Amino acid sequence: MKNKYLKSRDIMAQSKNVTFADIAKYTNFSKTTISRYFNDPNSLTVENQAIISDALEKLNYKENKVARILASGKTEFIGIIVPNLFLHYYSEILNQILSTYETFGYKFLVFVGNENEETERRYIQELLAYKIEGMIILSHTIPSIELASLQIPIVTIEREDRHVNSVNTDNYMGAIQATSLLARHNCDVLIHINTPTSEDIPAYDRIRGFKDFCEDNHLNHRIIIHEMERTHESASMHLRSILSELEQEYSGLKKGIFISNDTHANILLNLIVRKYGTLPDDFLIIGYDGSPVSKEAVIPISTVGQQIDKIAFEAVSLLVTQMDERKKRRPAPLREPVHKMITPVLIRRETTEDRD
Amino acid sequence: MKNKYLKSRDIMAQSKNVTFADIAKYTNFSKTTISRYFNDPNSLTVENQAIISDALEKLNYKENKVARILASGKTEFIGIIVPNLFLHYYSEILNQILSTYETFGYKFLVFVGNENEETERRYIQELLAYKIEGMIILSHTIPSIELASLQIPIVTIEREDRHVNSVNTDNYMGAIQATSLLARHNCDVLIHINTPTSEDIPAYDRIRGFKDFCEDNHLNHRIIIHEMERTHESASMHLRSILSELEQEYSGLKKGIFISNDTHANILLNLIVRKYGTLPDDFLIIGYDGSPVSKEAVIPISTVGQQIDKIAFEAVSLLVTQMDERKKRRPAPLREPVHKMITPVLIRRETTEDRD
DNA sequence: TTGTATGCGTTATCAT
DNA sequence: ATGATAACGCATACAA
Repeated sequence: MKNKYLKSRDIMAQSKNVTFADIAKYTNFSKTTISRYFNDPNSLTVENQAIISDALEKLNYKENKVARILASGKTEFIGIIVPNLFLHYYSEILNQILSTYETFGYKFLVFVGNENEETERRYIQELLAYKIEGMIILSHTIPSIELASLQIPIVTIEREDRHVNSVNTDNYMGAIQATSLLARHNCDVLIHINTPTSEDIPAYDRIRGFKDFCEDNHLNHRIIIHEMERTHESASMHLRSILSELEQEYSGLKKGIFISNDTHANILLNLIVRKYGTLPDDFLIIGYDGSPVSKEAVIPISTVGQQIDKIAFEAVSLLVTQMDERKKRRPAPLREPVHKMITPVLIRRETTEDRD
Repeated sequence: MKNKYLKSRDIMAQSKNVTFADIAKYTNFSKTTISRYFNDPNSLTVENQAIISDALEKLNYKENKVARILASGKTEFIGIIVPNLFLHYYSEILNQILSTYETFGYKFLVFVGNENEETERRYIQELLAYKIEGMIILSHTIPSIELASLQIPIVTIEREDRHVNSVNTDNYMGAIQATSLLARHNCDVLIHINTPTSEDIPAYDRIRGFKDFCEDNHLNHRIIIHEMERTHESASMHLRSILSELEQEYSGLKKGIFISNDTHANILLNLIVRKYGTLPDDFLIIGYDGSPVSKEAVIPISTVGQQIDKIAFEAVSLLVTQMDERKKRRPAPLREPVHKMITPVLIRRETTEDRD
């Protein structure tokens, strides 16, 4: 007996959806043939394709990918966990990742982590429950060894990545580019300002690169590692004291400052401009990231530009490779994690031009 | 005969998933009881709950929400189409929307529109294929009448919204706040700078509010509508010429400038500071949005702060209400679109303080 | 409180 | 080239 039970869903507003069964009945084909129309149209005669095509129009068929997922096991979902979106770097990465839909067709389920391990674990479980095929992790909260244990393709971006695949900017090269630019301007002292950074995250190479370059070239240099917290106010406060210390210590000397991100570079620049009405000749500043603030600053700031579009594309691309591999009958999983490097691009603006 | 067919999926890497059937066999309950454990645990005895709970552990069960969706018809998916993520306003809105997961439990499928109608229609079809329960649209591309025809709960944010529900900032009030602040400082002339804006989008009320306030209070004023394009360079160029015109036209007069967004306010400010080394007393500037650039500018910029967290929360909340309504046996769909207003907050900073 | 039967809408397998 | 039928893993109406 058909429709012995009446499900509450059937009497809901959206009425009943048109399914393959309806199309089949209407066209006198089987459901299988309708399915073939979508997945292997060439196996049908052209006439029959036309018949089905018409029926779809007539009945106003809407595809249901949920059913397809259940039957095929392929969700075409990628999960993303991003630490936040107020830093331009992350929102732009997300932007570029989402844009790869046009290339790869994967859909993205996005979560914003909140620095809390348990919360992010819940997010991951939720993502797994939706049968995502792979994950891109930008959040730093969960150690890569734990991520690796999830047994699902994973790519991380600019975070600790010992046990998982990753795509990172070549931070070392970026630091070299920045430092050598300052050196070419014959600064009397090179200064690197950064926040406390764990040695196992890629950004630590910015410190390493600066140090190596200065030492290799016997340049007078100084590394200032200082906590800044996350607010503009506290960063501003800390940079103010760093600035006054620099002015005392290196009075009259030409100071080349490589500071670890554009936001902080902008704050430092503003402190100086507020004090002198301009950027004095004995200050050269270069930031890192190539974010809009560097261009929009009162004096456009030189910076090491991350190629975010490439980073994002490589990340998705690397993930897709693994996900494809997994769909083969005899998958050959990667034995060693792959770590891709994207070279940054030096962007020269006014803060490193000689103004005398 | 069991397992008459062997599906290729079963021999894939992930081996076979543990299902309710396995749990049922292991515990000697029926699949229904296992299902109840998840959906209505109190209908089981505490002992049996424990038995099942143990079995889940032992067998390492992972829930499959795709199957649940197919059976229940509820995806808990909300689709989002955002125009871009390089404007801080949009990335912050997205951030806040995603954060409502903790409150409402809905997951988000996110697409970045690219101003192309056909593309965005494809995105919408894809979202519908995944059986999203509702949509939040920030993109301006598709007219609200077309959105309304989709027969799915929709909320838009700060865009043309005649035929759909929406949440917007009270732009009119924001303009009043900004203009009256300038007025209180006894400016000789009030100037509003904006870009060409369609009358049917909420932001047009910024112009209307400025105009009404000035006329009602018989204030000398001027509205400058000028194309700026999307790049920093072109906006900078256009604002430079606007600035020089203002300096000629209103030389010696105290100028109160209300400019339509913080990014442009910052550019204008920088042009002035580059010229004079500071912001002269006869310039007062107030922006709109309350984005980070207003705080991080060389001289912190007064602005009309959008309460993005509230906007996002109200949008999701309004959407959830509709989605819930739809799940009732006798849904009472809204007859008229609902338009919620969020009042902005005036943020006073240095650019509107008297400096003489 | 628990179980049985049926359905959700597609894809995969085998057969013709 | 097409069809019949069994999955996919879970939820729900109804019975007990």
